[in-house]
Amino acid sequence: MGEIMTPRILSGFIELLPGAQLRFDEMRRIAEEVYESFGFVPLDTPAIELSEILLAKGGGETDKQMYRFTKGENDLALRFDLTVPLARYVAQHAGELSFPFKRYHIGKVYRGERPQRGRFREFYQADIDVVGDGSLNIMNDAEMPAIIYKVFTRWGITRFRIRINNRKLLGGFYESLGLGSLSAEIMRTADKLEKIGEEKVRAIFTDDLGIPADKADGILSFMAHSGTGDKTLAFLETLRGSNALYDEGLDELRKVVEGVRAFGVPDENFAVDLTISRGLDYYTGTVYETTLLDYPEIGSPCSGGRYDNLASNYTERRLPGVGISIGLSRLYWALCDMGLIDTEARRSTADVLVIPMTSDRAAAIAAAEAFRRAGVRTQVYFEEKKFKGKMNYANRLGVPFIAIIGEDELAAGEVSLKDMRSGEQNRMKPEEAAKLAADVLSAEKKRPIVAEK
RNA sequence: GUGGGUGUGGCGUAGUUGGCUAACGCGUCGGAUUGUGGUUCCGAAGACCGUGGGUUCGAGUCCCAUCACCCACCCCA
Repeated sequence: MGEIMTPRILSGFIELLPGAQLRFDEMRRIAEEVYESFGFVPLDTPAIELSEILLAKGGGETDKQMYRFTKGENDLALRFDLTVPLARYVAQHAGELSFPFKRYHIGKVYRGERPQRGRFREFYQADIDVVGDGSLNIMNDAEMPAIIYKVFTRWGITRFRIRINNRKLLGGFYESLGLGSLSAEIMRTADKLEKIGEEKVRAIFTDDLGIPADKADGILSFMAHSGTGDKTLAFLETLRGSNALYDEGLDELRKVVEGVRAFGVPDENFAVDLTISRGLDYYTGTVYETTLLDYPEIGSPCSGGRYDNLASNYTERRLPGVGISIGLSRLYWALCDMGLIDTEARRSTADVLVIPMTSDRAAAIAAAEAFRRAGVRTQVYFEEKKFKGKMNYANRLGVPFIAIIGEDELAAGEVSLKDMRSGEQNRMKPEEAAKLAADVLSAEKKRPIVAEK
């Protein structure tokens, strides 16, 4: 035998213990259900692709943070996000897909950056995108927040706000100030407003970007009009006519706000925020960011936007799209860190643990099958342990029921079904026990995964 | 990539101005009259104090190097 080495995983990577993994997977499953309820189809693409494909966009940061390696002659890389693979996929299969193409993709992505608290090198994103052929109706932009609203509330999160903005509106506004060439820098700086404060942002505007003081103040007071839909829209209307791009952006933003409301998202869960712009990359219209109201420090757990031409690197076809991505791993991590997720209660999928007290195992196996036929997830305890050890195991797993089969039960062809929470215990036929357990379990209200305080 | 901090059993910590067999909690395992639990009590296993070198009669405690991890910046989920 070789020498024993310390078991460990790479920094920035995570794995969960059973209780935590179960909660994570429940969150994932809910996201999938909601996504599918809006007609999105699942997609799974390779984690590894040719570097050439994944780097087609050619961006500084992406280049630096991409996990890249060679295998034989091939220059390969791990996907950095799920959007670029989608672009490739849509371009490659455009002839076989029906547009608008709605797909969701929950998968791991990889970023070789320095790990930090709540930031990982391998993490899950839960993306949805709608891709059109030639054009894509603006109502799709309004549907995105509605979907996110449903996912979050079904998880048990209600104290959040989806913030919406439009880059045409911003770009047009800066153009009207004669600052069109600085548009990208201004957006990037304004994005930090919440984090570093108005003073510093103003200083960067005037000192670093050379923007005249009056215009810097103009930008800041413009952005200060962020807020609930109607008020902000009313303000934005006062600037209509100053710039064609601005007007176009305003029209879009208005339709999105009205649409989001039509989808039933409450006013407290969304707002127009004129500071957000979402990095520099492909977004060209609507942009989204989400804030957990009680924990703004964790950043946006869900963001996205509209892009005019998703797959321009891979096809001549013009494929506009809109999408949004939940940073599932980081959000989950943050919720656990804040103590909002109980990772201890259930550490098994089993609803029933069958405990044979005699050497007979056949009756236990048969009883377990009876439970399973009733749709109850069931495990048989096969090990030779004292009763206390068996009970302990049941407790540790957090199973709601145990079914004991001792000599008496065996002779009578029955089991003793015990509700571990109430302590109540009754002897009956396995089929009856299965039905009883199934009834109790299905009557129980599903508790949300996240318990907000 | 740039700057700062930390490094003691599986986890969280204690370890006085360097001094005898490195302590504690949690967890793990075993036991407390052989079919009823998460409590309590008792007991056990488990660390060459990240690694290498140096100073010293003597270092977990000082110095250097190295590695790892953490935090901030960058960027973002």
